[in-house]
Amino acid sequence: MDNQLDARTQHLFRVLVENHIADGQPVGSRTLARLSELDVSPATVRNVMSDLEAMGYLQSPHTSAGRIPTKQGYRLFVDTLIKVKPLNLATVSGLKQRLTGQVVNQKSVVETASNLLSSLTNMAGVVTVPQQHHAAFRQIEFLSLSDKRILAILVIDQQEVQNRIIHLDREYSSSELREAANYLNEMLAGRTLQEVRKILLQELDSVRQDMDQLMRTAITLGEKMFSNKEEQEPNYFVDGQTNLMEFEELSNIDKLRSLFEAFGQKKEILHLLDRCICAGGVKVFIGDESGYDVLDDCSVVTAPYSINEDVKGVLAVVGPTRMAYDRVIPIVDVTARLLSEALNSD
Amino acid sequence: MDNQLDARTQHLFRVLVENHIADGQPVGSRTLARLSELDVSPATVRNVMSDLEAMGYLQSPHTSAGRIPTKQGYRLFVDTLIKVKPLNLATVSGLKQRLTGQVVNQKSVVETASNLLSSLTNMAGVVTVPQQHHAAFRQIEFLSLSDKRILAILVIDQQEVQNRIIHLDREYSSSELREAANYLNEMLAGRTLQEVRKILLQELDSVRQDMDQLMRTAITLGEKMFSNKEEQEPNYFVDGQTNLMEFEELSNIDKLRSLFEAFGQKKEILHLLDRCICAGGVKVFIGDESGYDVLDDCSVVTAPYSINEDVKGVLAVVGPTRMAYDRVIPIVDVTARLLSEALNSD
DNA sequence: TAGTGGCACTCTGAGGATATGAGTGCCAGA
DNA sequence: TCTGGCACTCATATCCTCAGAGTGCCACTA
Repeated sequence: MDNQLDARTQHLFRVLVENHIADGQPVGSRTLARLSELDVSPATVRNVMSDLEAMGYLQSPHTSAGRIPTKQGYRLFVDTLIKVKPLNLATVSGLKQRLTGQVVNQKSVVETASNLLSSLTNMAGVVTVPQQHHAAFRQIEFLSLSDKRILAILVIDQQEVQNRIIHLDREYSSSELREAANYLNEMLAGRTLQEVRKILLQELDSVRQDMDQLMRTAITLGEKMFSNKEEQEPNYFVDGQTNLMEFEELSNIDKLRSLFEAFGQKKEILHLLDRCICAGGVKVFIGDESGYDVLDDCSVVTAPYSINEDVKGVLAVVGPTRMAYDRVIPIVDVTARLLSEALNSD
Repeated sequence: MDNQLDARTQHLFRVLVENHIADGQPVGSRTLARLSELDVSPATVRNVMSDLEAMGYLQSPHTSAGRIPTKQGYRLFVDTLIKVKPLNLATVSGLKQRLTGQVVNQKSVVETASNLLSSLTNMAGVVTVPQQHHAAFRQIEFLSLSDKRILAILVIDQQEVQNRIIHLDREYSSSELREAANYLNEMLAGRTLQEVRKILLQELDSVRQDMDQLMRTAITLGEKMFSNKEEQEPNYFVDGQTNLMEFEELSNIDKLRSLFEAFGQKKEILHLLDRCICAGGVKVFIGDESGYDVLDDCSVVTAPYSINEDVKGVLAVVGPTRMAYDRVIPIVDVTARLLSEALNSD
């Protein structure tokens, strides 16, 4: 038999996978013959299953159990056989309402999104905080707090606000601060944060003779505001981690622990998600395809979201490899769209 | 035998508890006789143990196992028998360094503290974010973002900054905003946040005829800034939750799950911790003494910390009832002191 | 030649019997 | 009041057996 599967084999394989996903049990030839509604005998099914096993799509936990899909099998299933179940309208509009309901700031919307993902799927929902390299600088202000300490406030994209306390080596008057802010605001208006950082570094590098004190102050302050800014925030929200405790596949406490720790440390997960930020559409990582051991028995379904046409982040559902892909994929897809909408609209 | 224990009984009980804490096994009469170094026979020890069981301090998991302390037993142990092991100086100075090292803002220090607690104890560390009802209002500023949206910035206690975007029903000029801020800054200087809120509500309630437009604007803006502010932030940091997965006492996945969910939802834990905020010193809650079912097999060791003599929050270690109280208590105690110090110093 | 029924074989998991060892409770004696 | 001794209780581990599910293979058939 060629690597191309004939229709009957495909059908049987699909029914097997669907059934295994539904009840978690290995599927035997008799059961599959019945479920397939194909009017073939168990013996025939056995032959087909045997072929599928030889091709690496199925495996048996032991001799006298039925068969279950391999990771490769799940891959085949997801790529070519799956019949996605679209969400019903009520769910979609419910989602929409909860996402666009009260847009206080980006972070809270993102948090809500991870919440929705986890409660809809009963697995873990992850959403990265919007990347701001390409976000537009909008305004910076300085407030004097006490001698040698000022508060810098940065407004980005009309929506997001960040602040930071800066310690200085001398006192600055409030008019000095105001003028520095004005100078920076003029110089940086409309640039992306990435550009802003580059400009500041360049300027700082060449603090020229002909610069007046004001400009130097401004640039020094600006640079302090932007120095190693990315490390200070959590980079994604997770919700529903505890849902993962319910799956027998993950009942091994050590695996579960390292998984939870991966969520907590963020590094690996973030790295994986960053890789999805480029291309559009839903992506599925099955088992160790993600390249991380902790996710060995897990699958990750991801989709990017965008703000004003620019991809800014990723949302994901993490669950056991045996998950209802046909339900999860549209959920992730739709949530990504709605999240984009929610973040665009203002 | 009276409820007062004689010296030998106390000694035996203490050795038993210490031993059970150390290795988790029920302790039998033979073992205890040997460990106690009392030169008594197992039979004698059996009689003593039998008495202790009758008094409710010990229990046996089953007929032919040794005995383990009951919750009441742990309580007795912690209250009267424990010999606390002071921390060695190196640990203390290490702690101090990590806490006072880089004080960026209160939250990051608090986060570090929970981190330290969990890594020193190998259990879960919890630290509440400082309460700010009594914190002093310092400065408020308004920045116009776009028509009908302004950014309000609130500085508290020279250290903490909060901001919030306010949606308005009409446009405000920047001079209007500046004057409103000036007005509020003057009116509210030095008040605690609690007072500030009260004042604003009162004023809003009686927007008098004789008030000029400016004052009304100011009060309206101020009130919007302060309305339901407490709900927007996480109220404590947890670290090392996953450490709890290692204890066999908590290997029941359902218990573990509800415990983790309690950490996530914050309500119950926060309520418990709030109760500790009043009195000084280390407190220990054993098992269900805390009043929450999820903590049934856990103990919580808490201590309040303060800023400038005012108690502002609580730190806690959560672990299994069978924990090394003699180590944990000083850790919590010292960390609380050092955290207070770290937050005071600036 | 693909599909089928039949049969022997394998493996898991449940249930039951048995032995072992840790520990107790109680009693009589010092 | 303490001790040694002895009978008794349980939890745990091991072994055996058996039933059930499922497979693989073979010979037969349309």
